[in-house]
Amino acid sequence: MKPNPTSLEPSLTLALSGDHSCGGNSSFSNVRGVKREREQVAISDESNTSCGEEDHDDVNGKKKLRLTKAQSGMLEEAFKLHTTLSPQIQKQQLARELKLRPRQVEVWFQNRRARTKLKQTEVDCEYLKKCCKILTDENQKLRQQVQQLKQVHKVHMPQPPTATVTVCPSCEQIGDTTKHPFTNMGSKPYFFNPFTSSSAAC
DNA sequence: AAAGTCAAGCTGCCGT
DNA sequence: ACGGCAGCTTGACTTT
Repeated sequence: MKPNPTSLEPSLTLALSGDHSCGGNSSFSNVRGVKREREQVAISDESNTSCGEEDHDDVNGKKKLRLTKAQSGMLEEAFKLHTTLSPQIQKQQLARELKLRPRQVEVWFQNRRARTKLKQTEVDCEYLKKCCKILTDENQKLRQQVQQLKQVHKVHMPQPPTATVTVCPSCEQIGDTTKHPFTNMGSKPYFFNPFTSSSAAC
């Protein structure tokens, strides 16, 4: 785990969400901080709903924020309709309805998208595992079939008097002992490998 | 106590 | 320059 350089500053990491909207913590040093700080001011100007809200159980300077079931439910409903908060109005409106800060709504959507993506990745992974197993089984069956066919071929087809006549399995041409590369395969058994099917071609 | 969950912070990238 | 987002991380809180 890579250490976060900014985590060395307690004023940043221990900054409470409630503190921001109440104008308590203004120690942001980067552009983003300025941006957010502006947002907080705007909200506290707009309404003082954030301060002293029951969601922000600000005990002993430790943050504790858990969205209520109602809030989560409404956010889920909004997420079902749209996974992104395209218009600024939507964010503001949701925030007003849920008595949250717009930043909280924004963060909730970001985290929600991350969760969805993670879940989808897990689903995809499982699907690929199943595909892999099916293909492995099928490959095994095909190999067995090839072996069986070879056996049958050995029994019913007597060996030619001259062992120099060979047929390329790809182009079905009779091998030219001087030019055709297939003749270089010698007496090695021929296997069809779907992943390297070109290997035995002319 | 360890593992899991979740809100929120920071950084970097991209589009406008 | 600014806003939005993804990715990663942190820390409080909950569940096992």
